[in-house]
Amino acid sequence: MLKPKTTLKEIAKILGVSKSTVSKALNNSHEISDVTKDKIQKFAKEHNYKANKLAVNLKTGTTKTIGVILPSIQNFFFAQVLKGIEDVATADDYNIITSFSNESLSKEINSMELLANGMVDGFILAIAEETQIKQNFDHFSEAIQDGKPLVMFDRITDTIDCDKVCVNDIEATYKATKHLLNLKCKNIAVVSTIDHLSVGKLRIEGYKKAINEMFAKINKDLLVIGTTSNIDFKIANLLKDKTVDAILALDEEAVLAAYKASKFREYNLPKDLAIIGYASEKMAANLTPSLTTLNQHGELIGKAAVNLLLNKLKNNTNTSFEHKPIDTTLVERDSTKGFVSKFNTST
Amino acid sequence: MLKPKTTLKEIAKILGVSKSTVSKALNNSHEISDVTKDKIQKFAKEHNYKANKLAVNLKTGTTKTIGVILPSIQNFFFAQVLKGIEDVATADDYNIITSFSNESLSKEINSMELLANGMVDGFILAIAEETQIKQNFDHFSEAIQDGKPLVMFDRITDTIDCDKVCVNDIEATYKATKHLLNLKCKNIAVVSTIDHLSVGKLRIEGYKKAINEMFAKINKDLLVIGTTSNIDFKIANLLKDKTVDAILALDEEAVLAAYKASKFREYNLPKDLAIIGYASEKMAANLTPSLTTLNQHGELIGKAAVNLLLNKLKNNTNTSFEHKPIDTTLVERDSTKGFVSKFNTST
DNA sequence: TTGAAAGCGCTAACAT
DNA sequence: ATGTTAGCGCTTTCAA
Repeated sequence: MLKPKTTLKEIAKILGVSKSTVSKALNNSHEISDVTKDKIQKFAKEHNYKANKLAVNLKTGTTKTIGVILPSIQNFFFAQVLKGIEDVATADDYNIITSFSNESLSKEINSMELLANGMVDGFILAIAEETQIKQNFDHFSEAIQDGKPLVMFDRITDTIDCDKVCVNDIEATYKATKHLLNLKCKNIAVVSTIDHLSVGKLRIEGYKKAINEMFAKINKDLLVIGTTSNIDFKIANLLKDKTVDAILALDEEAVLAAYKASKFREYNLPKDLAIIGYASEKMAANLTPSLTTLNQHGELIGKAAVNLLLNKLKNNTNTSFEHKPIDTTLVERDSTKGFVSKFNTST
Repeated sequence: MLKPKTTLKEIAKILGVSKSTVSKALNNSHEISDVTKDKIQKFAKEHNYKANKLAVNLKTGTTKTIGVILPSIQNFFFAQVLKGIEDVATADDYNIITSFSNESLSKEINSMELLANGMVDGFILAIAEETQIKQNFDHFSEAIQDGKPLVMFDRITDTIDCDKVCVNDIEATYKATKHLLNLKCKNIAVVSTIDHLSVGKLRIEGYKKAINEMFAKINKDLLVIGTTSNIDFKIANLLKDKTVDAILALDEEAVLAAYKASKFREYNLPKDLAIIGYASEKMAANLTPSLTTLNQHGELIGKAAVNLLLNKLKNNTNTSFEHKPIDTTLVERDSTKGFVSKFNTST
């Protein structure tokens, strides 16, 4: 528009030197004398010269930029992961470009294509919901084929051979369910709106594993799987006859629905019902009663993911893929603290 | 790494035509016969050819990409704005690259430099906290100088001449305070952890304006300005002698602190204290009691911002700058619904 | 309808 | 220590 950007060529002409001298001087090459370097660097600074990134990247074939593709921006967990990614990447002088798939396959493909052709050196991503449902992973293999290494986290697939960082989801809900069992809960329901996601399925498995260790069989009525629009109704139904004494909620939607329904059914929280769930720490702390959560340590996951990617980027002879698990922690709050089930016959 | 990307040149050689023919064919130029076009396009598809974005952008000098720089990812409002931006931009075939300043001046400068030199055609941003405190806006004027139009939203500054989209903050808190006044509240406190931000100051002004219309002077004790670390304590102190019958909380931190402190001081909510505040709709709906909020319509703000930017991008003779206000809506919930102040002497 | 050639802004191997 | 040159992958005049 206004003033066209200063270029190497212009500086060279004005200063009466060659383009390459300017380039080398600005990159602090030892080939250039200090006098010329000083002169050129000073001039560049004064004229606010900035190298054109496109040209540099095109020439060098590397961008020192990582593309991060997240399914959703309205999600505390992903935000935490991004924070972890940024911290490590920035420390290593890598830049981050973030793009959101909004849980849509076509937007995910789009984002990858936008970034794959020159903009980034590699990807870190969690698979979009629609992609997981349709099981269409071609864009991932293409990226890898094109020499862009890829690290998946949280929402992963076995179909693609690449580095992966994930939560040990089975272990997490197993631990949570055990915790409720230790509280002498007899009828532990599990509620979820994410059963179409890989993580959703794994979390159910952990629940089942713990229940199976205690009881002869799983009571199907205690498995409440719904969608954002019908979960409120389904949980209200579950709580109708007040036999349920604990709920394990597998996602934030389900958590909020559980609170709402228990209020609606006039459960007295936390006395009548213990709840453990997945939610942001902020939300968990401010619910009434505050919620005992499974903290996934998003930042750690992000950091682990970048480290795997940087490793591949810097050392591309490395062809083996890692599958790195990050443990989940149970953070106890009022929704379970000191809970005693009314069905507890022992004490 | 593995298979180097297919290039125009290769296709040309294999198909025995010239580079320019391939280029034109792939861009569906009318100069090329249908037969050759078909042949080339088919071949390109089969070999999964994707034009190198860097090269195209370098050559054409335009990227059809907008850089969005947000102060924080852990913020519902910004997430909403981003959603609005994406919707409109995508519909117009523009891509979005998002970067986060984490409220830091240096990261903001960094992000702009990363993107300014070739990666994007223009910017949409909200100014980082540190930038607003230090009042260092040189990177913004530089971007504009370099021909990258810029649209600011929410966190803006008068110092820079550019398109702006903002909430009418004074009007919003004026309206909220009036609402509390109409509920016959006598001692309305305002609590904030964002007084160093432009929006924080404006919100206080709206409060003062409404109070001044009703009372002779502002009671300084009712102005509680703090930081994330001390706001809990300050509000607890404010509520010590139970004279306060309403709180206007200017940000989500302040909202949560107000709830915590009122619980600590054994206020019976919502009977003893009316609260209006800024918070995500999700958080507001799930607090106990649910919170009456000032909804800023982030998506609308995002949409307005892109429209202004696209306008400049497509029509660069347009040199006048717009300052577009978006109204805030009061969404009434339990924290004020049916509230009657104990100081109400009329009924 | 097709192709040759220049050039976007930069880097780097190879002279000088 | 400095300059010449080629070329990254593409688009786009201009000529054929």
